[in-house]
Amino acid sequence: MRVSREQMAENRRRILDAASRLFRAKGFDAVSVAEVMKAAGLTHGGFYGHFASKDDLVAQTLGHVLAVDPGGGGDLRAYLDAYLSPRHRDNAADGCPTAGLAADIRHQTRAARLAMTKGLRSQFDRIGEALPEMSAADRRRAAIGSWAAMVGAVILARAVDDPALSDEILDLTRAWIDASVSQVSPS
Amino acid sequence: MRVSREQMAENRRRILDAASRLFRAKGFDAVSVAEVMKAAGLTHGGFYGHFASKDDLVAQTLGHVLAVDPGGGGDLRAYLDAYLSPRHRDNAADGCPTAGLAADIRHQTRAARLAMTKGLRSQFDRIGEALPEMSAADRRRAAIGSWAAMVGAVILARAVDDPALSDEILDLTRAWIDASVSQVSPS
DNA sequence: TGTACATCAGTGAACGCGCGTTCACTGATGTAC
DNA sequence: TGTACATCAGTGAACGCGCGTTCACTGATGTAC
Repeated sequence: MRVSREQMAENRRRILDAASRLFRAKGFDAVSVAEVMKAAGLTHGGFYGHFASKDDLVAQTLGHVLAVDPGGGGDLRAYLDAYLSPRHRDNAADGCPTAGLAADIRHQTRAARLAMTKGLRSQFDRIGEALPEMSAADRRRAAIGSWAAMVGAVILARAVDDPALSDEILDLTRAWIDASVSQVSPS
Repeated sequence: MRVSREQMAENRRRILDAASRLFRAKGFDAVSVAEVMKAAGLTHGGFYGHFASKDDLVAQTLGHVLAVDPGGGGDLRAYLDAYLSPRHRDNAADGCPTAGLAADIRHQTRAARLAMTKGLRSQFDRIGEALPEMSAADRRRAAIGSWAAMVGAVILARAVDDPALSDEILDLTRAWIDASVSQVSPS
């Protein structure tokens, strides 16, 4: 049953949204094409009318999800608090795609790595702009260092089996970044 | 053909060593049981004489590889240099199991997560001991923050497609940790 | 605007393949005498 | 110490299953007149 061009465009968007959530929750390998299509309200056979392959879906999903501004609007302290929170740790499906998928990217296609590279560049710039007054060199160093620590902390907090240790990783990493950033130019 | 008890113990060690390298290089899902056994010089049928399942192999491999002290011997500066180096980034098979596997752990069994939890606790203690003079609270905060940044930086450096950006992530994260650690008590 | 027909997005059965796992068998090891 | 036999680590063919992908078909959409 053919659908209208508008419906087809919306279906495509729904496939990407479903894939984005499922990939973040379970990882690229653990999610099947049929599972994505079912979550989008379609059957698996129609998949290849939208994408050339599962690898193509992975790359396009990354481009789709990394294009969205994560919000925070320049308030670094609030962004840190939300990012390094139990809520973010426990909701990978709705969470940061970098924390959920970056480690998997090195086993994916070049197109997927290119999408991640572009997303990371933007993120470094965004964090740099949200930083307090400091030199351009200090700003870039703090942006990259903070982002590495934030992504690493969420990954470690999700890997750990002990809730107390997991909370501690989030809390102390936040305090450490806080101290490191504000010492250059105290708020 | 039955083998001696010593030979069987060595075979088991070789399976764990092969699995450890292959998992770090390619991830848990992308490595098959047959591939591990072949790399250990055996055939796949013998696998279940050593392990109950592939999940069991994953958990035991983590226990095996995380029990090894990564070296560095208390010299944090040298450890940082080696850890955040292109050589480490480009050799995941021989590299840090946390950087290579931590993000995958959350999709594995409880036994695997327990092994990673234990490994992380040791690592936090080791880094804490290598830190310069500071209070116990500052020491723990710096150990956890530094480790999150180190693991995050290697993961991001491996995900990125542009060698210049990848090098920059390693270099600036190292400089950032360096500044953050030595400011509390300059060397 | 209304009609007739070509187009093509989506359906669901089917395919080939690689995976984890099982099992009958082999032959060297370990042991009882 | 030497011999006869039971044990069992490793072999390789075979299994069932889920995956990515293909394809003949359907029927609503879009278009030509």
